[in-house]
Amino acid sequence: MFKFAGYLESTSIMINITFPDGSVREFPKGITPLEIANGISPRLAAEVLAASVNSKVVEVTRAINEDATIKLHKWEDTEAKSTFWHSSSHLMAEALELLYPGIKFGIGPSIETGFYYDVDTGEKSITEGDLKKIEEKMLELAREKQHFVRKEVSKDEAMKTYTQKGDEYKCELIKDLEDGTISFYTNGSFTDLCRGPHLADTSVIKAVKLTSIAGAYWRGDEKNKMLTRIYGVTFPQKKLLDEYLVMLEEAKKRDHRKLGKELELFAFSQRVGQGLPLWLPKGAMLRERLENFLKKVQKEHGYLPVMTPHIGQKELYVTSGHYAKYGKDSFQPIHTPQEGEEFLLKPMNCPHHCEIYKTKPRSYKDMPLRLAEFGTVYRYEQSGELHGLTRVRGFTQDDAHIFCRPDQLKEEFIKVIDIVLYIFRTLDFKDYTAQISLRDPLNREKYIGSDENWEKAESAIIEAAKEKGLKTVVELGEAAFYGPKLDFMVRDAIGRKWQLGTIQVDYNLPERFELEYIGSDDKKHRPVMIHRAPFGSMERFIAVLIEHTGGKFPLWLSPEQAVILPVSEKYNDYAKKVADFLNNADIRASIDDRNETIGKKIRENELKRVPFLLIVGEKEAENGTISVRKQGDGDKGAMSLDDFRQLIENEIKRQIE
RNA sequence: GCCGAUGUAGCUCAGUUGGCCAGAGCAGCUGAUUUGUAAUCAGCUGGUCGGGGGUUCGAAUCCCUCCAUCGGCUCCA
Repeated sequence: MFKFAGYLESTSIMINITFPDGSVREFPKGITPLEIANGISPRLAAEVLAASVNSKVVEVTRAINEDATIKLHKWEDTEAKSTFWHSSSHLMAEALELLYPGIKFGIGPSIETGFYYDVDTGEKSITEGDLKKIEEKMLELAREKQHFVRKEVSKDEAMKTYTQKGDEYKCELIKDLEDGTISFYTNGSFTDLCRGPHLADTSVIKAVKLTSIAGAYWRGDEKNKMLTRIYGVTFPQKKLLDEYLVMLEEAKKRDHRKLGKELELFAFSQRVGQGLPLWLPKGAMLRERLENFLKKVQKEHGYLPVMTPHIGQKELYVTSGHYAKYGKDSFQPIHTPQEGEEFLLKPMNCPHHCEIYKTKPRSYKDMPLRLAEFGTVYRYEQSGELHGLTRVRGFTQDDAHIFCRPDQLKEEFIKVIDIVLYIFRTLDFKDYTAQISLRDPLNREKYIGSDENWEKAESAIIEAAKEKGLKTVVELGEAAFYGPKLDFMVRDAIGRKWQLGTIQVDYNLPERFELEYIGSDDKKHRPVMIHRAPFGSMERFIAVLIEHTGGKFPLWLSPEQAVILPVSEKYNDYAKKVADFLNNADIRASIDDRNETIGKKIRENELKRVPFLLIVGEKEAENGTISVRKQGDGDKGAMSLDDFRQLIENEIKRQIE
């Protein structure tokens, strides 16, 4: 039961608090979430880190002065974590100010995992070697049980404080704030401009790890000064930190750059150039299978294959508008012996496909026209942005352009969504986000095309996504410069988000290329164009697939489906017979006939993630069988060749519907 | 491109108060062994210590510069 006798005596005004289960209780006005928690159980009170009052996250010590709904947040809730980490950034700031007097502060928010603070250290610099010292200071301060004290201040007062302190970054932030909404929070000796909320005090912060240090432009603008960003993460128990660090280590083992090398899928060469992947035989086979898989799906969906060259005249991209937008930041034009000729490495396939559209007059009956090409493109990405296979300078898009009538747009768009979802389902990608990328409403000059067309395109995407029941997030300012997009984002091993599939509506290129079709009214009309790439690019898709599977690809994709291991050289002949049988049955199998012990051959082929190891020795040769060992699953016993072929076929059938 | 860190054999890594011809394991090669479900043994080969420049009697080690990689930032048609 609740015991609030003290409050009942001191005030006669009561308020109604509604709990998440719908129950309503009366409390004295001015009660805090912490007191409410304590009334339920002291143990709960000890674990509550933040509270949502009327859906707004506040500190547990904030008085509630009116009827409200309440939800108490423990560590498991994201609201608690963000409060915890945000408070930790203040704690780090305090430590920094003590260790580096005169340091200036930018912003210090919580992020998905942990927090950071951007600081200007002036003449001095902070390096990775200093992080340990800062961590220790933070823990020392945390143990002081510093309370986070909120103070509302006027804009003038806030400005005065930071002008005196000489912190121009905070002054700049205050300039953009509205008077009456400004608050300071103080913990220990450190006071920060902050909206809150925070923990009640610092004592719950038991484990600290400053994870990295990096440069970051002030306010995210390349033209501004670069501040030092210190990333960290904190936990209420040491054990949680240890678990987190172990998880990070595990994730690093799945890094596609590491596995790509170990499994001999792809490589890079300084001499070839950075960001230009070299596909090794096993990687090429894997990629070829994926391409064939999609080609089959596309054929079923009425796509027509086309092929276009790797370069195009500069004029082509001037027409498309890409040259004006990206020309200077691209690979520069190729000049030929003939004067005045300029060619660009193609940075996208659409202009070429537009020219294919134009090769003959089109009728409304021909629509939609779906032109597909695995088109290799080259983009001069800035050197610091290159990253394994996920961000490269030469890559192959599983590209297609759908030219359709305006009345077909939504239906076509939905059909593309179906293809993307089919691929994700087949490859077991469950954790993806569908992101609708629209224009930045404040910055419309970044985009080309009429408002009318943009609105049509944006609503077509929103409606199509809704009709497919996709759970979407809308991002303003993420659209391409010629049109809005629906992007499918998937995470890599350590949680970084990458765009894979993309579907884009474009009214622009049809205009620039003056594409037309003759309608049923015998008049000329302009088609709409859909750009789409369900994988995104072969490179990035395979990178994410590697991390997703940890290199254990589904059987149908595995470069090597089975390796035959003769127990000794005496059984090489039988192994050869087995290999012939399997290869005739379209099963990718090879023989490991090295002069090594069977144990070693098993170990190495397991590490290569071969799905099936087939051990053959005296028994098998006599009975015409194989001993099957499934990757990660140990010995499955002897089996006839035919049964094994059936097993593989069934497994593949199960994987590709 | 910007900030910071890193770069030693095919791979993973030792080697810093600057000092004998730069080491190990794995891989590779040669030989022995003919193996029954996650590493058989022995020998050998292999490195302009990322490239270039400098300081020094002497540089993997110190300094400068370029390149690449990694973590971020910015960017991503």
